[in-house]
Amino acid sequence: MPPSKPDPVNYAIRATDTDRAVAGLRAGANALGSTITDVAREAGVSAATVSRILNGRHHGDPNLRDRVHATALALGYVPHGGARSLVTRRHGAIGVLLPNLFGEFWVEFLRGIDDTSRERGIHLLATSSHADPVQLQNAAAAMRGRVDGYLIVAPGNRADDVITALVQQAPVVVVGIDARSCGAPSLMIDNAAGAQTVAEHALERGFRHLAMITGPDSNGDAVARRNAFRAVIARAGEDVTLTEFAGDFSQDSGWSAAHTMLAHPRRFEFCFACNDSMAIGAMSAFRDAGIRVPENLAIAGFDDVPMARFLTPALTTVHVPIEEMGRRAMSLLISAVVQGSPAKPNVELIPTMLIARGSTVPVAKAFRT
Amino acid sequence: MPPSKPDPVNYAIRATDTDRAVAGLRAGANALGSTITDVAREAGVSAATVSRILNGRHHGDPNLRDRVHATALALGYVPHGGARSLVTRRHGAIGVLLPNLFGEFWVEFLRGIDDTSRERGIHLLATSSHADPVQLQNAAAAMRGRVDGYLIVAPGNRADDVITALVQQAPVVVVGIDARSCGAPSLMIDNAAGAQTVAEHALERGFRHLAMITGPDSNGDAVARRNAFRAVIARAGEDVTLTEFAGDFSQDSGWSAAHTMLAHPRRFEFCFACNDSMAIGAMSAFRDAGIRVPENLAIAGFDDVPMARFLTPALTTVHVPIEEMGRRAMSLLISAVVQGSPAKPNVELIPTMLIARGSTVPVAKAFRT
DNA sequence: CGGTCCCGAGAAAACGTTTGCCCACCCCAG
DNA sequence: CTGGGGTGGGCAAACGTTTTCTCGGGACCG
Repeated sequence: MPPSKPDPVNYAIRATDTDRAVAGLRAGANALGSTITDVAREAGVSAATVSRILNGRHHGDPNLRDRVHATALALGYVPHGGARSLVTRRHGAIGVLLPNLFGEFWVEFLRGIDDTSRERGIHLLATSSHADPVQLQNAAAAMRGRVDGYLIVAPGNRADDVITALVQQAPVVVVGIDARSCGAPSLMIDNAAGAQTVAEHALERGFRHLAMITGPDSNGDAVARRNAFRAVIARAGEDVTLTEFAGDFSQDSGWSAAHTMLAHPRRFEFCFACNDSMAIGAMSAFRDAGIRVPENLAIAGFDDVPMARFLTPALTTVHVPIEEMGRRAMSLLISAVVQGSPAKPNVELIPTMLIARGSTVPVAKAFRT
Repeated sequence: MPPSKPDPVNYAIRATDTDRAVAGLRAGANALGSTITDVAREAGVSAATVSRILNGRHHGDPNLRDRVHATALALGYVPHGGARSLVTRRHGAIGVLLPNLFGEFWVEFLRGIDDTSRERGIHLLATSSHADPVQLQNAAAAMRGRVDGYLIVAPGNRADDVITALVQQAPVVVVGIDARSCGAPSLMIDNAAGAQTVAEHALERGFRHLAMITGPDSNGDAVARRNAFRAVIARAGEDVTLTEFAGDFSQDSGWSAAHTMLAHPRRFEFCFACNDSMAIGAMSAFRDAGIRVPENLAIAGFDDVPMARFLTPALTTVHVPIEEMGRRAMSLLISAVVQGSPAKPNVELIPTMLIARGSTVPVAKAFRT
């Protein structure tokens, strides 16, 4: 094993830790776990030396180093995380606070987070279901003293106090709302641009009577999408109408909204659902009601979940690089943790892109595909 | 605050811990975290007493108890998890080892796990992507000394050694394969019964030329479903045929398999995809090729992901109580952890149920909906 | 009234690490 | 040959808990 310099990045679980742990599992030797003292005794050195060697802070006799490494390997020694974090004040873990997790969107996001943290040898302490600030606070509190930083995803709009408090303690990165005022850097989808392109797409293709299924008011993405869509329509001609129906980002709510829409006196030509889940629910309701998409009613979503292209017809939607966003958020947070300083409270805008598919082909051009 | 008895179940984070932590966040007072010694000094007692009171093992002066509780609350004291686990040898966390997470299935499952562990005040240390035993071993090793038990989900078929080794260390619950030989209790979907009902459903409705899109050979569920389906068809009449196409449980693989199927000389009447994701991918491919479902080709899946009922047409599939399975697995594991003894290496079979929807309506009966 | 027992709370040890400090040794130069 | 500087590695303290042991005081019983 070559002499290794201390690695300030992969501080949590170093490659050698894993190697040793694997050997330990294989040997099955020390089910109860051997301690650094055991290794020291066995190798005939002090615990301090073992610690230094195993952490790559040793610059002495290479023979000694090899012997200690070999002994540690043989004994299947793995450092006790608790003891280590007690003295280093580092935990090698990030707390991930997710909202209610439903649908494909969050899986994608999680994958990005998980990949990145695994690369960096950092553990994920995750929990979901934070409808309100109190729950968020509870969850964050429970993680206190166990994590080096917090990744807070799509907190409701009343969570500012919680975030502000959290920032005092440890690095925080927020996804989904602008948390600059809380002192935390934020990652936000460029909802305005995305919703705008959808609106323009609808107008360009000649749709005049538009409907929108909105998301929950407590969700920043939902509000931004709604407002941007509204704004474009407001600037359109007199003959363009927009009617809004309330949803909550779930498939079921899309389904319900579609039914409300069907009972509405106006005959809609285009429906923008503020996320793909609702678009899917709505499409299902329309199908049940004998409405053909896009011939009778065009429909567009937002997010471009993997499922979107597999629908019948394929769903026009706004592509969001979900996994990439997860990666970015996590690496931002890890950098802050490693540097020991809170990240700059910037807002990073994640670009989006309209993907026009079959669900918004205008009547005149409608064709089978 | 009423006198509280020691609670052997919620040992990890007691309700009072959370209360105090929340107060601490709110106060923002001790960003650096106050220790038990601080509380002791402030309240004019010893650290031992504070520990006993906060853990409900105190039976002395109620006034003292109240005073200490108040002090802890005021200081926003939260125990240092590392220090605690150093001495108690408990971590209050479960390691969750997931396979590649794709699609809705795993979100559902995760929700079950997360809910249950949160109820019990236990943290989740999660990681995914364990295609092969080596990765699984690495991940498990990295968690060593940080978790009280392991929840291993759908390990490949070569993971027996890893699991066996892990069982020596801490309680383990396995989902997706029969791990009795490794000494671990298992939860398994009743794949055989499910696939059997699909096959019978197909035959009953008069389909004769059947296709099956199989899952990866490394996945126990996939193999069980395939074999059970084969078995029923083998017992059917001479005029019934079954042709298999390889998939890997992803939507894309379903799409590819469908294309292969289209190039096949035989004209299929019914297609069973071994999970819903592949069914969705295949349906999309058929649509693109101008094949109508179910008029030209019926199709069925397995899992009943939430999306299934929103497809066009709605997908016939085998319902699996995914979230419930997660809950069950986690509470089984937590029981074992709390009792300190490994759970009995039983196999628990999760029942399934065929949900017939529009995608398998026979031609004769085909109607719009 | 005195002795014993019980109970409440404090003192201290232990958990497994890391790291500052210091000593001893080696090597080189004067 | 000897002194000084540099360096390798051991000693011990510290991290924040829990828990055992011990001690002291009060109450009850004789």
